[in-house]
Amino acid sequence: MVKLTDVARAAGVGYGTASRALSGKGPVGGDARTRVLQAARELGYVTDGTARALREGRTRSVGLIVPDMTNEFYTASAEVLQDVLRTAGHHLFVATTGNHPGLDQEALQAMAARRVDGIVHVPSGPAAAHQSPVPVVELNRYSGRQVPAVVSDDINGVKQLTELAVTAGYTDIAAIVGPETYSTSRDRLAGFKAAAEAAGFEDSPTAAKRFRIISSDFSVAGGSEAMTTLLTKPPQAVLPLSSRLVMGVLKTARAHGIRFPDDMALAGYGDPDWFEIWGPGITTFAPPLSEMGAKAAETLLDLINSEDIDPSINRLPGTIKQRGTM
Amino acid sequence: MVKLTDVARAAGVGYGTASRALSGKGPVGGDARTRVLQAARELGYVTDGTARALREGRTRSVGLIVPDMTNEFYTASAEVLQDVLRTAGHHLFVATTGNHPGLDQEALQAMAARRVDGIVHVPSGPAAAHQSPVPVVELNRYSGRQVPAVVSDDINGVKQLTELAVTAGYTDIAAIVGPETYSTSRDRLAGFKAAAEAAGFEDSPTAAKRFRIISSDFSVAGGSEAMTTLLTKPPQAVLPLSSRLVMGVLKTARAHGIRFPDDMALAGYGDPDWFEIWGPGITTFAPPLSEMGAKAAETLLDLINSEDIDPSINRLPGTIKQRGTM
DNA sequence: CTGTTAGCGCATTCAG
DNA sequence: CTGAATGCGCTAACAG
Repeated sequence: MVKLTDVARAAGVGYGTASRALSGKGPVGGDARTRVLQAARELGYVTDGTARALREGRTRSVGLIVPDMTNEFYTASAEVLQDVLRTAGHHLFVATTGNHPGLDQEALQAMAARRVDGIVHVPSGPAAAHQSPVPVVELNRYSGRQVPAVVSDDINGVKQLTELAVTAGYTDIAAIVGPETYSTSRDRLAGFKAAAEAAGFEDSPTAAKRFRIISSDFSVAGGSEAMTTLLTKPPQAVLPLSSRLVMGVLKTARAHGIRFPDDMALAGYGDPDWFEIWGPGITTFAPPLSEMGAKAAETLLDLINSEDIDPSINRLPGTIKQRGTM
Repeated sequence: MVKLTDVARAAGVGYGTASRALSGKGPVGGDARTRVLQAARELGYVTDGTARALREGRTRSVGLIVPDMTNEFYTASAEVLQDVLRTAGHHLFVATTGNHPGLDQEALQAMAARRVDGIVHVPSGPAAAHQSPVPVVELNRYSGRQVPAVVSDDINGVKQLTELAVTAGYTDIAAIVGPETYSTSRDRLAGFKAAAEAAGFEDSPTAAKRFRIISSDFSVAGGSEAMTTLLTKPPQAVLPLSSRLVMGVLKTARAHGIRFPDDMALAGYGDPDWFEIWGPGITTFAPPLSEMGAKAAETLLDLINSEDIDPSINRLPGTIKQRGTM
């Protein structure tokens, strides 16, 4: 692979001159500069990033750790995050954990070993032993570490979603949430309870205005099971609070011949593109995934360039999309 | 950041000894080894990958270049690809091009600059100027470069899909395909025509058994427009040959109150999870995305470890999923 | 303005 | 079996 000395020799200049010409830093004679640039182009010279990184003490690359690359919930953020970072000259290492907490630390280590300048992390579990020698910004979920986090304002979002059900006059509402180990589950649950209780609903089967909460995992199968459980005494409205839970609920409903909104009202969470064309359209709370990705990227860049960390949680507002199911 | 000399000093051994102990290569006394390992753990030592890469001439990282991280069509492959590579000790650089051909070369360059050991590339356009000094495997699409490619056997897949329509007795069939610049478009079109013509269909509005082909881009909007065009003289069966085209077709159909399969039969391509629960279930050809990802990873690893390239196209068979729309 | 030089941290020779 | 020394390719500081 052609290196700097080759370019310098071809251009008939010294080693350092070639370096300065290529990087644009430091004084170089206009004549020498053009000769170097031309030689570099002709030889197909590409700076050796490993050597440069070693010398400069930074790699211009950042890590992204997500539970699952096939989940639109993460990739929608990742896409714009990647875009913002690339514009700033950084490239992206990606690792997935499959929500298996052990892999978080492993990925963090691997990224640190590659000396990324920073990491955007969707933690797959409680803070625990997550440690990183490089700056970290949490995305989507916050683990409790003293690092900045960029998340969706699920508390308000789900609150508004629940108010939709209340306003529509339903008096028997059920929510399906994920494991409490995730901040997302806790936030969504908090939003739901806040709205329900504010409207005079109680967590009791005998109350006139009542709500139920079913805990599940964030999977399609979990949603299916939860819905099956609910169907022993069908609520008037169901709120599966993740897009995969929605999918599970729809599967079970389909098997039982239940129609939305005729037999039951439904409001979901997230906004994969098919929500719009499923049946009458699925009413949902759409978190601001793109904005979250951009904000996470900007926060990380700030962190990399300034060192002063503001370990606060940045909650970005999403949007209610009212469609046919509620 | 703690380095090797620190560990060596803490362990009371020499520099080289520490290196050998950590890497496991070369002779080290059992006693010295344990002292080094313990010191490393206590100090939180993490090998500096940039220095190691410079010295060893490889980074143990590979690049993945895809058009779009939010498209399940790519991420489903990427997920398992990432898994296979990680098991082999490699990590993944990801860049997206947005199907903007200029970015392909830019991404290729950036990856080369970072000295990745190899690249998995979903080319976003014709071969053209794509050049890379490191081994490349193409995924999903092949550009014509002399590199190995791992793709879905769309020719046969779409052929079978078309035969489904023929067998069902439809005599007016329309296919919606993407731009001819993509090998995927050409393959799917070839499969469609092969099956249609073999069954005696003609590309003529007056033939008893007739087919139509509408060219579009691979977007939701493109599918919508194509469907609108078709509706001036509705076919008995429509085959939008990408999941985004399916989405577009469904949107237009919905606006026109068309029901599948009652008013028109539909068979699609790809298998995002919502295909199963949309209406009566969408009949489709599902490419083997996971297998493709795994195969691409293995092919690249072979390439990295052996140098002898076999620039052939590996077509992996997919599966027909017959559901309700046809 | 230009050429020369010293490390960045590591793996790996070569002496001991 | 161990410690010291070399150089991977580059940038930055220095001397000319």
